[in-house]
Amino acid sequence: MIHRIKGTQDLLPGQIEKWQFLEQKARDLFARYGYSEIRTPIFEETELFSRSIGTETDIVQKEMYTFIDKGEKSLTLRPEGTAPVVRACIENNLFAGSGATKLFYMGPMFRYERPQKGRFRQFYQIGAEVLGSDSPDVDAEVIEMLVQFLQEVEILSYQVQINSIGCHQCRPQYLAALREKIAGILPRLCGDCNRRAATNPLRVLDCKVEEDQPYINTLPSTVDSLCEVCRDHFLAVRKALEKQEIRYQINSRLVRGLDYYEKTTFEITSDHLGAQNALVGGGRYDGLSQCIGGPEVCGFGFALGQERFVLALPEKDYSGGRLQIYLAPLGPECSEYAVALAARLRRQGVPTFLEFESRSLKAQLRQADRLGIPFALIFGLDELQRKEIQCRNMRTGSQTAISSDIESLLGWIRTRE
RNA sequence: GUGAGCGUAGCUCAGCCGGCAGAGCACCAGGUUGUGGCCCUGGGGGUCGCGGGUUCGAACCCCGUCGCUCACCCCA
Repeated sequence: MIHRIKGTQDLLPGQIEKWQFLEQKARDLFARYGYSEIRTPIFEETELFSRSIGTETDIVQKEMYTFIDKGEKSLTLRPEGTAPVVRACIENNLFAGSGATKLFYMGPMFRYERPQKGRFRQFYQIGAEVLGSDSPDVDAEVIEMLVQFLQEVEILSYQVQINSIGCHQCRPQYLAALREKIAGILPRLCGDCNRRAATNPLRVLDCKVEEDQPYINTLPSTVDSLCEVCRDHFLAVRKALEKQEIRYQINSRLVRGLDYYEKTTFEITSDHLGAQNALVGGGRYDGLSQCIGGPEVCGFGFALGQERFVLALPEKDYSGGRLQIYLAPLGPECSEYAVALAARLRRQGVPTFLEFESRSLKAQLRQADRLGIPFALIFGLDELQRKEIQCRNMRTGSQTAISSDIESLLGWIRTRE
């Protein structure tokens, strides 16, 4: 037996409806905020990701699905969506028009990680990018849109966390100061912190070990170390959010795992997700375009994890497009008529179920009941001779004989919808 | 990469101290010649993850292995 690949999943009837629901709601939302869809390839040149995400990040170091194709090119299954979108914009010159370019995408991403709750090797993201504006209003509008989205899909328990990690001007200074301070308290910190101090000092701020906290609290925070431009930008974003009455927390420990972020970063988290508590993550990436060889173009974007939204969605019936009619022919002599009747009903737009195997009436009505189909049309040779159909309302159990011409049947169905 | 838990029917799981592989749900048939839901009776279904070891005898004990899940790490 050949099994599915670790960290992938088959989305089956019964659960797929939640995915479709999210995608439909997202499309509605994006349309209202002026976003157009973009679809980029599922693989790219490896260099696109190593240059944009950062060669020292976990994603590039150990999580990419990279392979050599028959042309001896190094290709990578996309681990995230922003770099490909920016690449496509540069390549197709989408910055040419006036104003900001607003794009959204949805589809699978790939990272080689150990799967756990809310984390997969193939996972689905819905994301959007706003390119060509450095206005703090962009940052605030995107966050406001996401809060609106959460309301529309009825995820009511979440926290918005924002931070500013500075820009290419002020971040190097901050990092140097941070490194120096960490070095001073290093012997007091846990093993993880000692490791992080070398690889990613920002991560030390994120330590959860109780005994470390008094020392970590003495470290300088990102928001207190911003240059004037970054500080003004951050204040403007906060002010815009407050005007929209969006509740947020400043989390100076919020550090994103991709190198291209500058200034604003944000996350929306939920506590119903297991250890992976981020529903959405995003931020500003003003240097990304240049970093992959494009013009100087500012950007702000986010990605949300569809699997995580599905976990956080309230339990209710997401199924749409229900079957309406169950055809119950009595005996194989009637099956040819049943096939023709099913075709006629379907052509009239009536969702109709017809079992392929010949079964007893009892079994057929039981099947109609299990499938939740509201009406059954029952006919044997007697009915066909009289040009009638027994029309049964499965909910009430009432049943009447109706002339078998299509108009009469449609009339009976429609008066009962 | 590290750690823990779990693999028995389509699904959820029980199976004691090693002694004939089970239940509920689902499915099929009958009870009712052509009428669902409730009820009753019956039926089909199993490589007990896989391989080895111990034993008269292993789903059960031991070793190995594969898979899944959760957590660390990191992230959406």
